[in-house]
Amino acid sequence: MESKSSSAAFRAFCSQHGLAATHQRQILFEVVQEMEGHPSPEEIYARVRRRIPSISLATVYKNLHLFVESGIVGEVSLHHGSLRIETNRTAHHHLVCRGCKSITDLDEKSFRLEMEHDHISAAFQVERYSIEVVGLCPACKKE
Amino acid sequence: MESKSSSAAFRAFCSQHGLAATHQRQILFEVVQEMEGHPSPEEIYARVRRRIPSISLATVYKNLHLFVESGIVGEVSLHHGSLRIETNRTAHHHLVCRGCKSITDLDEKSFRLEMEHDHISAAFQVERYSIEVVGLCPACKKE
DNA sequence: TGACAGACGATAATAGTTATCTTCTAATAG
DNA sequence: CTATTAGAAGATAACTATTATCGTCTGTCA
Ligand SMILES: [Mn+2]
Ligand SMILES: [Mn+2]
Ligand SMILES: [Zn+2]
Ligand SMILES: [Zn+2]
Repeated sequence: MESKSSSAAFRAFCSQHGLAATHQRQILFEVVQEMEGHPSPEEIYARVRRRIPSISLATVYKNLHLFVESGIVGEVSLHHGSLRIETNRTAHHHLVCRGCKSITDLDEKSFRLEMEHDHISAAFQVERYSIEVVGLCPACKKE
Repeated sequence: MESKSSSAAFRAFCSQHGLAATHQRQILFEVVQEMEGHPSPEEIYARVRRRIPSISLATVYKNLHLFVESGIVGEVSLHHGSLRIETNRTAHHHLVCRGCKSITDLDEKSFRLEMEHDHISAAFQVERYSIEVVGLCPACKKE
């Protein structure tokens, strides 16, 4: 029944997004949901291969993108593909478009942040914090 | 005199960090400081090449890393090399070590954030925000 | 004015990701 | 229960980003 409800959730997900309910897709769906932390595509691929040794890495990437688009999984900060240098050395934050990945500076004074340091291990040496406001820019909104 | 003071700043920077004051390093130093926004290494390389056509991309990368380490430039969110999937769908934030790049979840309730939406163009459709607390984990602190 | 550590350039190697193309299969109309 | 077909999977080539290697060169300092 665990597998039954999980399978039902998967089928619901697929029909909502107009996707075929394939075996590979289902295993990936299950594996991603049972993994903890912030795995890379390679790590997910390694796990899925234990259940479908013949699966292709490309299939994993393609479906992860679909899952991210559908919101069933997220992305730990937006992946820009390459290193981005910050030349503005004043304290500030960012507005990031998840469509075109454009980055806009936001003045620090637009935010008032209170942090309860108690929740962060005293052994961790905090140097700074940054806030990313994520969404869609005007151009990407009308895709 | 502009070049003189900038050159003095560069020399001070190099001696503080035990680096040789080379021509390539100086041009890169200047170019990075006059660029705006959040350029990629390739974009910086293109700019530096206008002044030193023979410079190598590897030199640009090596020096950008040195500049980031020294804090003279920053990084727009930490670069993890690959996409990282977020499997935790509850609202939360992250503690990130700039040494080993480990990512730890932080409960949303550890923060109280007030945003002045007025400062964000109404045309930008905000979907979520995430806070990254950056620093050094215990293991990396004693490098 | 050397000696030499460290910097540079060229380029090979590796990692991450995407594109292409062929084969296969889930969905579904008959 | 077939036959049809759009979309999915697999194999793999291609590409982009980044790092490593290594021979040569040069800034630094005695
Ligand atoms: Mn910025
Ligand atoms: Mn997380
Ligand atoms: Zn956009
Ligand atoms: Zn660390």
